[in-house]
Amino acid sequence: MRMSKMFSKTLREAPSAADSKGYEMLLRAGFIRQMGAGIFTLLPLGYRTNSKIENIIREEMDQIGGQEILMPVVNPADIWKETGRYYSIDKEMSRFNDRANRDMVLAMTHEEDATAIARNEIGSYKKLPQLVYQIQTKWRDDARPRAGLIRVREFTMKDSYSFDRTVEGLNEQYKNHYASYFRIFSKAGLPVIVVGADSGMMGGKVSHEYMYLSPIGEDTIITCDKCGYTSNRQVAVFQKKYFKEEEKPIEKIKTPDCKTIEELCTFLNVEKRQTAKAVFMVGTFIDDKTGEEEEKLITAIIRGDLDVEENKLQKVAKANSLRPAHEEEILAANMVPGYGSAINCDPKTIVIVDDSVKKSNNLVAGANEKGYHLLNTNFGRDYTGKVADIASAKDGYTCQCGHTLKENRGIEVGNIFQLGTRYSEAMNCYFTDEDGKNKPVIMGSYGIGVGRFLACLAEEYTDEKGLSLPISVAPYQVHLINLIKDKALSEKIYEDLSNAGVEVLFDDRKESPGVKFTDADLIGIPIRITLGNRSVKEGKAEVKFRKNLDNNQLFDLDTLTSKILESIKTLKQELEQGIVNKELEI
RNA sequence: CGGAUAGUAGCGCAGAGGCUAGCGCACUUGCUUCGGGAGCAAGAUGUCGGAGGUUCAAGUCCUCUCUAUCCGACCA
Repeated sequence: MRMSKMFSKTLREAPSAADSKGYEMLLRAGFIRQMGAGIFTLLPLGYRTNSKIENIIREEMDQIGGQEILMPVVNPADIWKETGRYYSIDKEMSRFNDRANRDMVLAMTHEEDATAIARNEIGSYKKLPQLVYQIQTKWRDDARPRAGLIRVREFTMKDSYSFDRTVEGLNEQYKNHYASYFRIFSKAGLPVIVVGADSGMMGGKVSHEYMYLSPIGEDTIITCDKCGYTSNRQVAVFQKKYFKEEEKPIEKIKTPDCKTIEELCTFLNVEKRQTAKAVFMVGTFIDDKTGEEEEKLITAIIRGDLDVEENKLQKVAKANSLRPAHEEEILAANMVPGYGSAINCDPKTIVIVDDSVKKSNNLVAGANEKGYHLLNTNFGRDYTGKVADIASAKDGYTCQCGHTLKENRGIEVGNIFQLGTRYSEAMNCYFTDEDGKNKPVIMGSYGIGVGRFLACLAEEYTDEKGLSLPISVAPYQVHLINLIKDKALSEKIYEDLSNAGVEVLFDDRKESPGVKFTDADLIGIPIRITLGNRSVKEGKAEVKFRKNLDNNQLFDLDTLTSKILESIKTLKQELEQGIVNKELEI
């Protein structure tokens, strides 16, 4: 490609919206442009990198037996009504009516499509197992897109769907993806860790997320250096300390101006762990069949030294969504904000109690009366509710192995879910087994956000001068900079390299050397050839690697092409050495 | 969806009632230059986000609206 003919341009200054280094460089180097909130165009350079990422994914998916298909973005709403997600998913899914006034949706994922196809194609156990995948556009009307390509509304996703006869078969496909994803990310040079995760709206059981660790990430990851435990905070577990003593009789005491746990502890001179706090949320419950919504008050009781993990709470309560309760709603259920507890509350309230409270006793709790608390409250004796772990894991907490947990920020670039029969049963996707019986197909779904992958690579491979993507995903392999008058020579070198199959970005512009060098730094093609008077006179060209600009090598012009081919090979080999082969142990 | 901020040239920004709206970079042409964002000269570029209003006069003040960004809620 000749830079004199290139569609995009580079920017000297970063657009003001660029708030991360990677995003800034993607904009400045001319990889991407924004069209609207969470909507982007990939320019030629960005699209080439995007395609390379996609091809790495294809290679690996084919390797584990995937067959590529393409499902539609526009879906009839009917299939989404079958699984109930038409009702349970809120505004994030865009809906519209076609000219015949049929309900339509823009697919935000393709479990429904995949199942709808599979139920017609798969009738017999002889057809199983199957694995299909696609690389396709998704639209999710996120309320708050941010950080460039990290969190967008329209994006490309690789999604695969497995269909199996048995749970063992599903495990096999799941393990294949688990290992395959590590190879995919490492082939592109992106370091990731895998964490145990919540399956969210997918509704499955087992699930893992692939995380690129970065301070700009929106997920919090809890890890243990000793036993290797890694988990998204949403589901992370930890060791709680319990303090059991002899039960004492309940006692009401005056506690003026003690609305927070801190104030209460100071006033009574007790530790936080000797208190029980009440957190009031309102859960929305949606009927999958009818789409009817119902709101219920949820009272979460947790020990004062811990915080509620809302995601855990939502799951235990089986709510579709949660929001903080309003004061009136709490009062209506016979509880008093600031002095709340589940004691003598409205029986319609869903009470969920963290196991820390059950296993401790004589806790100070609200008396549901302004200015009063109760000493020595005990779960089981004074109130009841559903017991579960709803506590949020934090930095410094104790891992179940006894070591200290750490927290980090991460960006989710991939996820794998064991769906089981949730979709096949809801959508009547059954096969006839060897024994003549009809059984639901067992499914899994697996995703990689391609654009987010690109954004993470940009974060990882950026220095103060620009991008420096690995050779497997860089838009071109070689950047040829011509600084000499002799056009014939540079043209010949460009031709030779191209004919040898090298992907060359050729700077043939009438620009000053400084402009050419800065643009080359910015775009960050891995290998740079400079043709300048100094070296050409000696029959040589200068060659530098973008990742180490201080190291300048001189290659003979006669053998330049073959030497460059070697350099490409070397860079590829270095990357291959970094390929992660990791198996899931179930 | 709540809170905050901002919309003026391709990008970054100035102009805060006054007459023809400006600066840097980018862009065009010419000459010179040619190893780390060159110099000189000449030029082109705007419905000042949109609608309505106040005023002799609005980029500037008011109202509404749209859009974007950030924080939060939310999110695979």
